[in-house]
Amino acid sequence: MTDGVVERSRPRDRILETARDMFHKHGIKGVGVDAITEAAGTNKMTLYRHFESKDELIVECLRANAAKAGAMWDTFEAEFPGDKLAQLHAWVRKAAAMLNADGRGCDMANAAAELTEPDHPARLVIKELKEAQRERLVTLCRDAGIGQAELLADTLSLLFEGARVSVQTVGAEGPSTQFVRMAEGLIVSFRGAAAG
Amino acid sequence: MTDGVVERSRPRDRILETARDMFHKHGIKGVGVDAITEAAGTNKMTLYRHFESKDELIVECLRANAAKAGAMWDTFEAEFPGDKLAQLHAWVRKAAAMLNADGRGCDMANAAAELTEPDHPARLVIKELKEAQRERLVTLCRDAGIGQAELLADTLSLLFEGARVSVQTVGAEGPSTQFVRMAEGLIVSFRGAAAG
DNA sequence: GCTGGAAGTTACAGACCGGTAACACCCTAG
DNA sequence: CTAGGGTGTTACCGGTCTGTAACTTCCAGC
Repeated sequence: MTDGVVERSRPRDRILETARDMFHKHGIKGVGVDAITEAAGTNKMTLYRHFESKDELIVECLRANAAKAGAMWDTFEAEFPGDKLAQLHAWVRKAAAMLNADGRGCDMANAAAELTEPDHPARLVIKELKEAQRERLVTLCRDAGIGQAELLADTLSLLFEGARVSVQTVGAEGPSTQFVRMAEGLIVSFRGAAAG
Repeated sequence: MTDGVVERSRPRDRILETARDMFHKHGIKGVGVDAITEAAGTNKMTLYRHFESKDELIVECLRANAAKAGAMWDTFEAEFPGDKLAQLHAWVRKAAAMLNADGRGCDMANAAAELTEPDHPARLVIKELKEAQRERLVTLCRDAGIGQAELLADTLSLLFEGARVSVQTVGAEGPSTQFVRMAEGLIVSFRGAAAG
């Protein structure tokens, strides 16, 4: 019952939630729609009444993931209202926590690795959502008073992304253990530099 | 004929080379053994005479990739004999070049994203090979006279890994464009720090 | 209680998957 | 020339995949 999620809610929600969970754990091509609907306590016909294809289901799952990630940013603002630097450090801590959460990397990155057709609908939303995330991090860095906000945001972002794949390949005891130290060091270093 | 590689050589070599190319382009689960053998100008029976299963073929492809990557390091030594710092900068340039080579990330990272079974044979060799690569970069940093060699090597490694997935998700015009600047800045910064 | 729509059930289509069996072929070593 | 191993060919197995059709069952709103 590892892939449970059979709470009584509307079938569409159950399918979406179950699919998110199973795609995350087993990969997109590693899960069939039959397995999803069975784990969601429903059946294939119901899935195809709510989603016109597996591809559309994939896209909806990615959007749901992004929505959840977006909510995370709001918790930073709620926790440290107005203090953008504290929010940036909260982001670092949250990122580190995600590294130890499980051995699976970013769902969008994994999806991009699996769905190689250049015009696959999922690729569009992956790019869109990743760019939105970057924009948020850049804004946070800028509002925290950091000079080269874009460069810091991109560096942190690449470090985090790299740490996630590192966890996936060599495990949580590899280079990713140093992520917090790297990130904090970068923030200090960028704060020290003259604002450009 | 994009997946050609039908030069006349021994079938096993053709299969291995073709499989490497197709796994890289289309992902592991996105390519069937029939497609591989057809592109390699042979047939399924011959494949199964040389590889006991698709999984073993995958493992051999990963090992072949690692061997090619290993040869890359030798070119650094050949190009800048004894000058470890120059070799480190050569690594940075080579890494940057790989970012622009194509939109696909690291084959091992992609394989790890696709093959989610925790005891899949490929996962063992991925971990083994990634750890070997890390060891080489650490050694290079150390021999270049850098104090915190492990930390620099891990940081560079995470940055590079992150840049590869960034290319795969948002494209080559995203944060990965700053990779060289980030890496060079880090090297300078670590060289400036007191040796520990 | 009736009705209408959502959800469940069963069966199926058509394609593809990894892997195997049986047999014909070719080409080189002796 | 001949023997034998590597290779090619065809057909097949059992399973899984996405997606659909036809039908039944359930349940909430009236």
